[in-house]
Amino acid sequence: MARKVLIEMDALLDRLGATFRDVGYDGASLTLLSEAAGLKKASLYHRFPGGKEQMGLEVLQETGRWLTQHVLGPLGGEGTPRERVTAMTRELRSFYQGGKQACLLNLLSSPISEASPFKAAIHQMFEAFVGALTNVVAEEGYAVSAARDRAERGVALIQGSLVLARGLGTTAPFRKTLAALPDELLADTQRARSA
Amino acid sequence: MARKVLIEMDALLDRLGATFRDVGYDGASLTLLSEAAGLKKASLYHRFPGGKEQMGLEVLQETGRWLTQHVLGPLGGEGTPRERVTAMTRELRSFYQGGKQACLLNLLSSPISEASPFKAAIHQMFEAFVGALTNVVAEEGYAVSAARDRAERGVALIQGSLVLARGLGTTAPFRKTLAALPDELLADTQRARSA
DNA sequence: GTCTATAGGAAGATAGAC
DNA sequence: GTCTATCTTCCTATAGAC
Repeated sequence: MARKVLIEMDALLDRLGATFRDVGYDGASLTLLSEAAGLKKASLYHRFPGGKEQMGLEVLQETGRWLTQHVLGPLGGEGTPRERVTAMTRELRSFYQGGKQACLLNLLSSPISEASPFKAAIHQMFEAFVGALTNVVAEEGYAVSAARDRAERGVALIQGSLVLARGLGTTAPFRKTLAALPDELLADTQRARSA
Repeated sequence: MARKVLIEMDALLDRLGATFRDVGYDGASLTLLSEAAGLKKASLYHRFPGGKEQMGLEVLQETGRWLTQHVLGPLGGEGTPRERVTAMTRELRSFYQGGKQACLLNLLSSPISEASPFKAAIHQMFEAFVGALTNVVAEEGYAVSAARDRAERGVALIQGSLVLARGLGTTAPFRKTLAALPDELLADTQRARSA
């Protein structure tokens, strides 16, 4: 039945994605991916004739669907801007396992080569994320250009705190960043209060 | 003469480091490193008997020396806190080529494995950077814990804006972040003004 | 659709001449 | 100290049985 195949593909992409996030794209050998998937190499090639590159692309697409459903959707949904941003931070916290998990968009963009097959997809996802945040911030009354700056800063804080968390060996920076994110994005008194 | 050897080692580490930053640690094959260095593989192994891992470690140490000299030094030097932070942003802008160059500390910490030979060095450098920023912010009158939070946010903004810049394909986020960094770290009215 | 077995090549690393 | 030539291992990818 078609449904069974779809479900298995979801689980498969989850496991492959986890491997990419753990060891990076270059570090993810077919042997590692095969073990994580619970399928032999030849079976992986049956599912992904394009090999490792296709696995990376489909994992990226799956991440895009997750982003749309769990982040972009709620951000454009019901509730006040602050409620929606707070709901988003909960999704991000669980997605990145509280900061233990690296971001695929960071890992896959490391080889920044102009010819990278991932470049377009990564660009699109960052743009969509920044765009959705811009809209929420603008709803709070900020001019669009100021809202866009805040949105970019918010995404940079998320990505950077994940990097810093790995570097310092503690998830605290990521968790603090998520907690502060609603104020970072929406408040104009955040600085005075935290000082 | 000893001096000549030292100079050549500096240039060598620069070229190897540029390769690591361009394509990542895993992506940097001995062939690529050899071409970048202008030395055949066997000659690289003569200089670095520990192979690629030793190259990574020594490049990291060289980066640490650069950090100490160009960032930590000025941050603890003459002038007002704002002047020192601004001087630091100039160094970072040129070091990362305005945002075109990725950060070694991000790329080398991708395989976050507990056993990574780079983990300790990376941790040390992030800690030193955050510590120096904390001191400068504290000098401006903030409590140490608040200063530490701001310092961590500053480092996260730098790292995250580099990631975002690569993802969006424009250096604008990084340049904007550097321009805003003195206020991000030191001002308590930044939010109200930029809104 | 999954497997065993293997091809073909690139990876990291070394031996030994100069 | 640098080179050419080579070794071994691991990689991506495929062939073909079941």
